[in-house]
Amino acid sequence: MKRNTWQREAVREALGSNEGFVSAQSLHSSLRGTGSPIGLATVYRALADLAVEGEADSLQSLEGESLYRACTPGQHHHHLICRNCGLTVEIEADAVELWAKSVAAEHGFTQPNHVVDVFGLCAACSRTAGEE
Amino acid sequence: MKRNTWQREAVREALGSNEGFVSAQSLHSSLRGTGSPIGLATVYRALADLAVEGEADSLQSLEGESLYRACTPGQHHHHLICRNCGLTVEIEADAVELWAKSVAAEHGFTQPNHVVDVFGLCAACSRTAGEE
DNA sequence: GTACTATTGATAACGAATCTCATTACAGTT
DNA sequence: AACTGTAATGAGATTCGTTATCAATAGTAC
Repeated sequence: MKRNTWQREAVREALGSNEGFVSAQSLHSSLRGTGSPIGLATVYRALADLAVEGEADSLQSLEGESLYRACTPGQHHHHLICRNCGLTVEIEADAVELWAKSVAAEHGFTQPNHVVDVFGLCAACSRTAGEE
Repeated sequence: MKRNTWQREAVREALGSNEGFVSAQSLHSSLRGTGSPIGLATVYRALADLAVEGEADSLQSLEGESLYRACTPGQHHHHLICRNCGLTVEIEADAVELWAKSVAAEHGFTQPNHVVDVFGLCAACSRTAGEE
């Protein structure tokens, strides 16, 4: 049976209070920073669980680590992510969904999945970058 | 100045003789298997170089490792990849390019990049999977 | 051939993620 | 409220992909 622990709740809250994607490591250290004695392994486990349950999205950063973010559950969506500050916007893309399906079918592929993410500089970071 | 070594050439060839994406590690061991004394670090370096020069595509496997594949250079494209056997088809997707750009612009994002890959089971693997 | 230096490669170092296992504490039962 | 079974925790060890180190090697220009 699944149990409710303050640790899981702490991870859920920490995730929710964050605008962008965060790594398990940084989430752990920020929790530690607030005085919580939560363990690193527990953070990893909680994040993996949340991802499975659909309460969190995950993606691979360009450096290879997994990043997580609270998401609106039950709905397939993609992300527009600021390379600089991590700000993330959820985007829907029915057109892309259909495209992925048809491309797969065209080549005889079945059970299509897809990874679609857009990276860029958000308005604020674009402004900052332009000034230097 | 950049030099031509047999090591780089060996990596380029090994990449080209492969249909799907391969990891640096497996490329290294297959080269070693053919009697080449090439070092692991060199394989990593050569692959990184090829990726920068546009002669190779790279993506992150779900297990976190980087995979590489020879590609038709100078042209932006995406991939349709078999989850099971690694067979890869290069696909063009002008519609998706435009979509990514417009979505980014809509939210004030500049310098948009995107990651678009479709995973599935290729025709052959679909058949096999259906039989068991 | 000589000199310069980019490249190599064995190995150490690094870092993210997972595993181990004794301990803890949640959640039903009595 | 005490009891009990077991899911969950966490410190530390471990794994594994990748990168850094640095002395030795070997392209390339002259």
